[in-house]
Amino acid sequence: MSKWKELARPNNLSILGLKETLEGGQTFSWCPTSTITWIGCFRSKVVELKFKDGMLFWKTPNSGTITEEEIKDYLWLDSEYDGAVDQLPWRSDHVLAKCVKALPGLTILNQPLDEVLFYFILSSAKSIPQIKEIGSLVCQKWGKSLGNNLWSFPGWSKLSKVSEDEFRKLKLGYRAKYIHNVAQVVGNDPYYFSTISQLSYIDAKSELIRLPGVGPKIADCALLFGATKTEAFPIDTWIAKVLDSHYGLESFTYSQKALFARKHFGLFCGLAQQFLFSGERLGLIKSK
DNA sequence: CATCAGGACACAG
DNA sequence: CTGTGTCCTGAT
Repeated sequence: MSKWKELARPNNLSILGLKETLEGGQTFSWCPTSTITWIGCFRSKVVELKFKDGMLFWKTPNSGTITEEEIKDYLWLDSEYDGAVDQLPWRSDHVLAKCVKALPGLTILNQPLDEVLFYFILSSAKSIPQIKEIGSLVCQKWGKSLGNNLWSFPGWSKLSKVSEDEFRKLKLGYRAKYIHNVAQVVGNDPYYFSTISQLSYIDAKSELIRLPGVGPKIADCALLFGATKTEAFPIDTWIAKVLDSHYGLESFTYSQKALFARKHFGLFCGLAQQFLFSGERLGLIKSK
């Protein structure tokens, strides 16, 4: 049994911020194992995290090859994060300020793009537990077991050999066709995702939207959570509600809201989105 | 038993 | 380019 290792953190982190980062809907690969510990995986590696006495600890259950640097990169635990938070307009925006204050250390994870795209295609009209469930069914069937009741994402190449009907049997519903068709496009292109990641936000988004089942919202989620494009501002029904009630955008169309968000929240608007999303989800900001 | 989700798409205006 | 009905499935 390996021992917990301390993960250096330059500033304050909170249990709620960490919890929301891991359970708040940007990743579906983590499970709480107690009130202060989580187990999850990324890039086919299993990691456990523990938050105690203001410090973050980590370990790998089955002597994995993961390094501290990889975990810090994944969790966005560096000084750039503090600068990003500081650049958000919390000084003049009381709604955002309330969320930022209540959720110290809430970050945007740096996840693998292929896996993020997969999960967010599944996310359409589904709740977080449902997305976890159907995603896990696919990983259990075509991914490899990582122990601890976790399975790796099989990869699009493997999924390209699976029929739409087999996905439907795993309760994907109309998303089965999307997954199957996307797999036909990207499954045999080993450079698809690395190419997307290198494009500008605008170019990457218009490229992703060409995929069946990928609209502006899912493309933004993929780019924000899977390609570190913090200019992405996913607008789902929750965020739309926040913009309506707290920013007076009831009469705005979808694209007008998107424009407003980028202008108001700035270069790191994706991070602002995550704060507002969690704040709304947790009832930290009361709706009118 | 009917309605509606953390969306996209096809089709109409 | 903006506004609706439909698509699977499960929760309410």
